[in-house]
Amino acid sequence: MNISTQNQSFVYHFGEMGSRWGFNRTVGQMYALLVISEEPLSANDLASGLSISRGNVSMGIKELQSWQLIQVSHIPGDRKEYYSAIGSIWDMANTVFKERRKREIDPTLSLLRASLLDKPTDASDEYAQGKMQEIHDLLEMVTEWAAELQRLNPEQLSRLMKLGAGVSKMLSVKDQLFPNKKNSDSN
Amino acid sequence: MNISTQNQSFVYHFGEMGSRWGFNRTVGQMYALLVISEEPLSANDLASGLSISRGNVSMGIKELQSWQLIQVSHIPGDRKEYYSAIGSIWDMANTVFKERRKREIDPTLSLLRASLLDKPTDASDEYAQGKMQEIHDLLEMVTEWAAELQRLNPEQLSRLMKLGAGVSKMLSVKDQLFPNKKNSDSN
DNA sequence: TTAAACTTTCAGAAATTTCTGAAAGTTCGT
DNA sequence: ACGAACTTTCAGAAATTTCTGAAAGTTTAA
Repeated sequence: MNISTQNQSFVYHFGEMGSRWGFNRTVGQMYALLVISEEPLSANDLASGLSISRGNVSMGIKELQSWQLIQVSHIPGDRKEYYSAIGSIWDMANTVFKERRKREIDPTLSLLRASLLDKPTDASDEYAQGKMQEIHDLLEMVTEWAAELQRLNPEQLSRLMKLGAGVSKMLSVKDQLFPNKKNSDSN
Repeated sequence: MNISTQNQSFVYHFGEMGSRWGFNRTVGQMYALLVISEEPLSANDLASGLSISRGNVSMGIKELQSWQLIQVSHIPGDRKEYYSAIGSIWDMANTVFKERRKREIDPTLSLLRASLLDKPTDASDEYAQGKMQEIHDLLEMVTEWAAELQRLNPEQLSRLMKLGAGVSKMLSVKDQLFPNKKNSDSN
C-alpha cells in the first residue's frame, strides 16, 4: 500500500492533530487513511502505507475501536480482517464529541460533585467551593445541552447552526411568544 | 504555601485533566490553584504549593499567559509578581474554547482548503477529496456557529442552553412563522 | 492434529515531553 | 553604577509515551 502524494499531507496532518484530539500520531494517521479510502484496508495495508510496525497497527486498531470509529469487514475467501471508518462525517463528529465528553468532562463532573459534598472548613475553602460550584454548573449545563444537540438529527442540527446570529433573534421571538417566564434582562 | 487537603484533589485532578485539555500536568495544577485562590499568588507560592521548581513555574506562567487565562498584579512595596485566574468561569470557558478552536480546528481547515484546490488525479483521489470536502464543510459550520455563540452574552447563552429539547420545537415554530425558506424534510 | 495464516501481546528500545536548577537577564532603589 | 530582589532561559536529567518485533495466541481448513 502506498498513499498518493495528494493524500499524504492529509494523513500526516491528521497524525499531528491526532494528539490534540486525544489519540496519538499513528492512530490519527491510521484513521485518516481509513477515512479517505473507499475500500476497507487490512492491518498490513495500514502498516505498509504508514511505514509502522504490525504490532503498532494492532494497538491502534484497538484504540480506534474503543472510540467506536471503525468497523471490521471480511472478504470472502480471505482470512484477513479489513477495516473502514464508520458511517458519515456526522457520525464521526458525533462519536468524537461523545467520547471526548466521556473522557474530558464526566470525570471532572464527578470529582466536583464529590468535592462539593465536603463541608468547607474555613473562608478560603468556602471560596474554593464557590468556584467549584460554578465550574460544576457550567459543565453540567454544557454537557446536558450537548446531549440535547446530539439527539437532533443532522438535518435539524445543520439548520440550527445555519441560523447563526438568528439564534439571538429567536430568543427574543420566544420572549414575545411566551413572556411568562422570568427573564430579567436581555440586551 | 500549602494546599488544604480538600483542595488537593481538585488541583491534582486538574493536573491529570490538563493534558486532555491541551496543556501539561503542572500547568493544569497551577491554573487550578489560581482559580480556587481568592488572593493572587506569587510564582514562589505556586512552586512551593505544588512542589515544583521555580523554573517550571516560570514556563507554566508563560503558557497560561499565551492562553490568556491569567493576570498579573502587584502588591505595593513588593517587587514580586502575583498571578490570578482571569475573570469569571464563563470567561475561562470562552477562552479555552477559542484557544482550542485556534489550535485544533483552524490549522485543519486551512490544510483542507489547500488540499481541495488540487485537481484529483484518479478515482480514489476523487473519493478522498469528497471526504475532505465533507470534513471541511462540517468544521467550517461548527466553527462559525461557535463564533456566533461566543458573541452571545452569558445570559443569552445560558437561556439558549436551558431551552434544551425546546430547541427542536423552536425550529418548528420558526418553520410555521416563516414557511418560505425551503426546508424539504423535518422529522 | 497439524500447520498455515492470521492477530495480539508485551518487554525493552526509541522518541518525545516535561522538569530541574544553575546561570543569565531584568528592574529598581540608592 | 551597584547590588538586591526578583524573573527567565536553557542544557541536560528524569519521566512518560510510543513503537518495534519476536513470541504467544487464535482461527480455519484439511
